[in-house]
Amino acid sequence: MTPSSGWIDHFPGLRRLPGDLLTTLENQSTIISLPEGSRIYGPGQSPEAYLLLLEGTVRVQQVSESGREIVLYRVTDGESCALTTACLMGYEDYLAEAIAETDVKAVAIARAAFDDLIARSPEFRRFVFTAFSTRVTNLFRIIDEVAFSRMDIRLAAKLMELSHGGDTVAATQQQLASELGTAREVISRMVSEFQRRGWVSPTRGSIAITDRPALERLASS
Amino acid sequence: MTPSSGWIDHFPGLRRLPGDLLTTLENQSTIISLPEGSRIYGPGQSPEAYLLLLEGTVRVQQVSESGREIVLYRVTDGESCALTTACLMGYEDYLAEAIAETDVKAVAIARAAFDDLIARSPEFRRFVFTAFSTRVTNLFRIIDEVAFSRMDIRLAAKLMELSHGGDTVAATQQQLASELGTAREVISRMVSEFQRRGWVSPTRGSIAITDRPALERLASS
DNA sequence: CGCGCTCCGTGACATAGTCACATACGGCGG
DNA sequence: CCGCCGTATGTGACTATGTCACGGAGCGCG
Repeated sequence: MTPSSGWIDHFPGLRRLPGDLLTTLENQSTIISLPEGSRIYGPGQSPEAYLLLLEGTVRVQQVSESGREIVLYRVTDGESCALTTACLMGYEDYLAEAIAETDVKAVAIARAAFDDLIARSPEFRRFVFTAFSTRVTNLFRIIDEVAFSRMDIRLAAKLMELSHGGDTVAATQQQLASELGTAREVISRMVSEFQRRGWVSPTRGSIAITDRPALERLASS
Repeated sequence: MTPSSGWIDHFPGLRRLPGDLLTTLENQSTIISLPEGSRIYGPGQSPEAYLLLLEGTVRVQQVSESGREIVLYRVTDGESCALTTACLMGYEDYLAEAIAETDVKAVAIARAAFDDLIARSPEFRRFVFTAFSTRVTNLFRIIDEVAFSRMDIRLAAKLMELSHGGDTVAATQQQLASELGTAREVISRMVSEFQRRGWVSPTRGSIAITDRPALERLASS
């Protein structure tokens, strides 16, 4: 049964699993596809499987009562929904929601199989805990930024992050506001200011970066 | 070897461990005492054991570059340093620091023993993951509050929390500011306003609560 | 071309954070 | 009891951010 076995290679942390566990993993998991925009988990929508992303990205965000949003983290190919899994194992309700940002292909490991793997493999434990650790560290960083950092600095950093090294960011100002947990108007004013300084050149629905070094400098100050 | 075995009773989640694992747990763990004010973990001070609190409380907080602080959560007796452990297992550096708020007595389980217990006991896994889950859910709530909630509401809620049902909160305004990740001046003005409304009666270093229902109402609005 | 839907810009105001400094309280040595 | 000193608190002025209520601009489509 090796036709489906290719996916393990997407996860360096899993390559060192002993052979019998690899077999178990492949037998006990299924590959699923989700269309862009689908809601994978959400409040009252308890996760039933541990997901490992093969393709696409998943955005995990929180929506406040007033309707404002903030992005907590993204899961991309080669990563796992570790925090979701914690809540899965802990049987606690999830306050955040996970949305497929693109079409997504993922490996789903059912709860029982996940538990079994945790029990049997130190490597798998290491894999899961490392993922967990990374996310939590990141959450700490977000709390720090939201509480103490200036919004212009956060916006500059977010533009750098979302540009992936390219020269445009395809996002509306409302989307940028949701990324940072602020209001659209705030983004509007800051983008204007960045434009006045010649750092960006905004168009409807996207922002072209015209002075990356300046933005980098602001982002890291 | 039952003289030290009493501590298990502090942790309902561990009572259902099979007998042989209880023995392992007791043999592989040590009970430690820490004086008030000690720093248990911190940046660059990687945790080396999984801690279960028997007595006292530990405050986990983050300090920003500018020196401002925010409290992330507290660990009290009967709870575990679950997130710390995630970072312990994941070998990631910790950005936050953990401070003993009172004298603390705790059970320390070394990394290897922790891993062994995770492997051998579904009950222990459940215990650990539930603790994770609770903390992470709480972190999500903090992000939501810091990003979207009004400071007066957060202060009222914090006063309720810190009063533990009593009628005074023994904390300086600077300490309250650190709890909420804001500046002392902001607390000063809000306390004045609460006083003007007859809700509290502040004195140097502590705040007496004179209208709990009013504060509760504000906190939950 | 005109309609309708998003997206964006902006003024006026409210809330929160920063900075600089004044004042008040409480312990302690004289 | 007095004066000193360190800590805690109060306050004004200003900046930064969030809220509300608009208006207008871009774009697809009949």
